[in-house]
Amino acid sequence: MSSNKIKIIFSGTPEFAQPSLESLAADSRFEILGVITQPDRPAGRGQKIATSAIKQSAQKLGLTVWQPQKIKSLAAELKKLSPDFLVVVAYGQLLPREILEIPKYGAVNVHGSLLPKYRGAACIAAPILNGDKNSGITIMLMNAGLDSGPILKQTEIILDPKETAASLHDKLSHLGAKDLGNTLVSFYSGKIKPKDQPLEGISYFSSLKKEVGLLEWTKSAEILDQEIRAYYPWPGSFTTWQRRRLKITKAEVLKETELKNKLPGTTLLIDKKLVVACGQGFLNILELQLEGGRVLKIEVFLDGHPQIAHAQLGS
RNA sequence: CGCGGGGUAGAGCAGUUGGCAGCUCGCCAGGCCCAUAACCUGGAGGUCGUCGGUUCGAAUCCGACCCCCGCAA
Repeated sequence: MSSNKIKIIFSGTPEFAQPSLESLAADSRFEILGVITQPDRPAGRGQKIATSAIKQSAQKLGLTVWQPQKIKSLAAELKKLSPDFLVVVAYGQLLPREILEIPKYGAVNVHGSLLPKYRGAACIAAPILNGDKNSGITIMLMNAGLDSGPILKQTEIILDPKETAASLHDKLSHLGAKDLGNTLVSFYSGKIKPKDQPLEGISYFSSLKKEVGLLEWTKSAEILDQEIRAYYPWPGSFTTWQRRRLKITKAEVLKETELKNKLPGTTLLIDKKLVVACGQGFLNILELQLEGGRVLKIEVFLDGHPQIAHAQLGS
């Protein structure tokens, strides 16, 4: 029926990929032949079987869903569909050459950084952690390497000083979705020439480990602030208080610092603010969550836990 | 059956040898003050998650269920 539409197989897993899938599905220039996503797995509290965000979207859109343990097993089936593009957005597995070679025009990836900077899975946390002023989206052709293929389109955005991984994730996922359709069409019609990534400025940022969320109060307030924003909401930043895990979800560097340096991790109550001494400077805690409890704004937390105003965190 | 913490006033938390239900904040009223988010006085507001059991008597002990959350994935 739609023989003049560009035929796409979509591959992705988490929420980050949803805007891309949904915008392609809503775009009459494309026909989505099916969606590949990670298998349903036990996840979360209680180990209930969870379906990926993309599977949910695909089902809502009435699209065919494949969930292979190994994507190679789909090779023959995909080949028969003779897709023009394989579009990959955060699928979660490396794709073998055998699969990448199936689509007639190539496999296209949406990546959340300005490549070649921040190749790898933690491309959203990386710029915040490094205090960068900008980041962006790269749409590229995939090759056998890790995020190393030729660039089709790149769009930069300026980071907000209070940017968190959550807010940047949201911005980039929509930016990628917005660029994707036109980029595919332009490349399809020969208007874009892929450019090889520069050899200068390559960096890698592989997926975050849980331990990075531990706040080391001997670091400077500025660094800790960047960590808290980069790791929000996952894996989160935490310290300990009265032998319980205390997550810090929101904080800022205390600007007026006529305070004398104290032992890192010491808390003070100043002007109804909860302030923690760091290796250099002070951090003003705005929002936190004690193990077992909800996330609370600091003034509410203090109503029930006034003792935290004179404590030693992380010990 | 992955491990664990928790559901008490609008919010956040105390409260197990079972015996009149408390604290901080907020809210209402009054007072102080040039004034105030500050301070003082008084007040309203609770089926103690739900259902059942034990007991003279249950927030508290027992059982089932619902909901929230941390870890781990």
